[in-house]
Amino acid sequence: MSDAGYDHEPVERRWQEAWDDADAYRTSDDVDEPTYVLGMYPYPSGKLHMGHVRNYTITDAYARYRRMCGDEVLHPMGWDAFGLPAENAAKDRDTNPRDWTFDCIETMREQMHAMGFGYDWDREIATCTPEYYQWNQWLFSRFHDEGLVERRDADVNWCPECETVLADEQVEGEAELCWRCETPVEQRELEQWFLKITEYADELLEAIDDLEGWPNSVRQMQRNWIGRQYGTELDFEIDGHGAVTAFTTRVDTIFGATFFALAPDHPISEELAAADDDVRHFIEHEADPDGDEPNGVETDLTATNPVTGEEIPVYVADFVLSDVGTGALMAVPGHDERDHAFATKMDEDIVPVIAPEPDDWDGETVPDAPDVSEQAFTDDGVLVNSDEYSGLESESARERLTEDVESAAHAAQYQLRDWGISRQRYWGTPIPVVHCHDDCGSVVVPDEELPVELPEFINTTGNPLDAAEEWKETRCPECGGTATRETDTMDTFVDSSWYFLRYVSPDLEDAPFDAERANDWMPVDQYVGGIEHAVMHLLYSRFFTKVLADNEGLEHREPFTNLLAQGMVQLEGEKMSKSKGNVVSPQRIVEEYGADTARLFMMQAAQPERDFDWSEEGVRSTNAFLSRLKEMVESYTANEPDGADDAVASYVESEIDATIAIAGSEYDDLTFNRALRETQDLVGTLRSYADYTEPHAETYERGLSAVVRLLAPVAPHLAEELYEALGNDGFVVDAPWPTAEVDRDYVTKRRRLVENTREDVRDIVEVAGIEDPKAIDVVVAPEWKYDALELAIESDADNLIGELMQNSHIREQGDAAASYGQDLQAEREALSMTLGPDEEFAALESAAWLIEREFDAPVSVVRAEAVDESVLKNAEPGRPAIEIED
RNA sequence: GCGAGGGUAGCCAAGCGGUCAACGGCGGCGGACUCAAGAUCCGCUCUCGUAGGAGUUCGUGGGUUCGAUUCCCUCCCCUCGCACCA
Repeated sequence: MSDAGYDHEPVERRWQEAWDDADAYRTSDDVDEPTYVLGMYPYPSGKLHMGHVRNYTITDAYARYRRMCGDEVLHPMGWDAFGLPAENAAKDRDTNPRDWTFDCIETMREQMHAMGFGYDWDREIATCTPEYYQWNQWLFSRFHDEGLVERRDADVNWCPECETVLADEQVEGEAELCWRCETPVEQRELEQWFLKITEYADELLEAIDDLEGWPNSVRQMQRNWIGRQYGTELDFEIDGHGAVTAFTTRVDTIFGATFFALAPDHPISEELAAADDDVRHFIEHEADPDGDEPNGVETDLTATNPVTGEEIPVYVADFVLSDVGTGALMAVPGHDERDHAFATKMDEDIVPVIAPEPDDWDGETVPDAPDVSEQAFTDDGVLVNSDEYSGLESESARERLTEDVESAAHAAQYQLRDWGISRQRYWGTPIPVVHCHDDCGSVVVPDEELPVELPEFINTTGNPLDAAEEWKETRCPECGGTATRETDTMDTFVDSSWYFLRYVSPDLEDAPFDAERANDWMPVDQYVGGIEHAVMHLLYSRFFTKVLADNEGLEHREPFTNLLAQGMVQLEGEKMSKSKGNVVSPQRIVEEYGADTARLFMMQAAQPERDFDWSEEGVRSTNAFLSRLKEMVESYTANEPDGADDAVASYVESEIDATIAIAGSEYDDLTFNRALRETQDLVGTLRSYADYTEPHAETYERGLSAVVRLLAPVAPHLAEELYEALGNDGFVVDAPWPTAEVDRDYVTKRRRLVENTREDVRDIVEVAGIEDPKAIDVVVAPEWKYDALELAIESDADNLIGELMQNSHIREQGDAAASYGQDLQAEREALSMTLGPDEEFAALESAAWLIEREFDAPVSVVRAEAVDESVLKNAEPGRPAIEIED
């Protein structure tokens, strides 16, 4: 046989056309509760890469599997079509983002088609069309109605290269680089539009616990990102400036607060800077919030500790961040490492007020204070030097103090910030707002004037919308006077926060989605995509879903029931990337080996969530596997065999059942690699069968038919071809998933028996140096041993042998019974039930051909009654005696 | 530093209380087929062993258990995420 491979091109083309002609992947609007399988829609960058291929092969295989199981399936595809690269590409190529984007979409759609992905293209969406983005605008308006939109000055991350604002999530690493172009990010203050995701922080956090179909890593990343912390807010009086609120998680340490610190951009700091040169100098020249060193400057002010009444110095310090807590903190150098470092530097007092709880603590005695001069003690413990609170544990002291101090209240802090959606770019959804030249301020464009369409692209350095003078000029919807359009567009994560709802009713003209159908069809049952979206996209989508549930009649509060974060496709352990030049082009693979090979190779290479290495060798062997399978089916149909329904056939029959049972449950778990391994093993069994003897046609065909259907989700084109060759009408896409009644426990035991027996024979032949076995007897243990085993497992008697001997049919065995009883006693705790004697006999009988074939000697499987005593002593349940004649 | 996930035979990689010396793949070795090579098929691949045996293994050191690769603790190392977070 050669490895030249089959001619995949006509096969794949033929079935792609057939599916198109039959509209095979259309999901009708009137189906009830389809299984919704979704891959994260791609940014149309030009060509599919291996990551896409893997992502969409996973969803496609799962969608096809569920469909064959009888589900209605919704499996749509669309385009995350807005975004900066299109703008850059348009400039480079002297075209415009729209044309460039649609070119890319066309190319990628064709590539997806060539991969054989079964999408309902009638539901295709592209976010850059007014038909789509008008609903971004409409939703913006609804969010606005609900008070979830805010315009405010904000310090923003500004990428000078992209000339745009970046979300915190789009700024990468310590060096703060732009996620797209890796330019160092700068800070700017701009008026920005925000969506108030923080209003949903608690629910977004708490509901994570119930997302059981999500990977823990993603759940944890979201928890960290939201970063809720409980503590206490309380006021420190600063003369001349009134009460200043500080947030602390350790109010129990308040007796140790020896100074107070303000962020450089805290309002009081800014006030001080106006009058105090030192402070101004510090803020303008020395403060370095990114540095490791805590820097600060002492002010003339003092703050009053609300508990002790003590006056403590006030600093302006750069390690205090205005967006953490309240931007003001009480510093407790004895119990906080950073405060400790700063106090040491500034020579402030360091007072211990918490002692480690002594091991034998009675709960009352006030322990000795620890030495904190060199190092802060940061754990909870027992309060010391704290007046009437001394002797309390940290936990209860926090409660008491929060209650006792007048200005104190429990408070929660979040790391999550409101979502700044403004982008100073062209290729995005225009924020539907006009700025009135009179007194109406910023006015949201009324629904009936939506969409606010993008004007023609203008090639300019800044924001092309700023340059679109005619477009900018408009009228105020409120007073009718002159007004200017908002020139910011929306972050593209707005588009992707609800696109999964649009697929439900992609052409709906009066709402973003059909609420009734969405309530039937949502949530997405299986969502698949890259781990890079663990926080942003997945958190924003959850946020949108909750807002829509609260205000637009959506009956689901979470968009994605099960989430799979697929692993990377690597080359020699490294992520494939254009910049490294280590990419394998899917196009080339499809041309050379075909889509089925590419898909099958990827799905069998590893579990979907794991990274794996691309291997040309692996691709070739996958291709060879498909070729051989094709030949097998063809030679079967060309010349139907005429073998008997004998023991060998029954072995094959039970292997078919086993494979079906295992592969099915592996498909359920999306562990395609295991399902496919089983399937390939069955192909091996079928081939051995046909090599060994003239197969029983019905059995052999059942096996081939099972293999074809088990492969159909992953290698759909060839599966169609072979399904047809086997004489079936209709598509394999619509074929019923094969079924078999076996339990995996039984299969495991049977396979283990057969495998162990074969290995034992090999061992004996090898160790005994038998050159050429003449005959092999495999002797099943006598029935009484199975009974004894069962008794031994059930019994809890101390004297097992005594118990066994109470059974006359065992006692009758005399020494043999005593001896086996001793064996059982020795392994008492580890015993487990094997197959019964008849099942073992049948299993061995049907597998005997494998041994015959291997050793080229006749094998007889015999029952215990047929042999004599001396042979039987080696036979046990699960382990037949073996006699080899040489 | 905090959090999550990992460390298994030459390599990749399953298993997650007992048929585990540990699935599977790659690489290597031997055999069949072939004039030969390739492909394919059948074995072997921790050590010792002339009838299925024995011994030492699953990052380190402890512990729980009749029994641990599997459970608990200590430490070391890797990967990812977050981090001057009050």
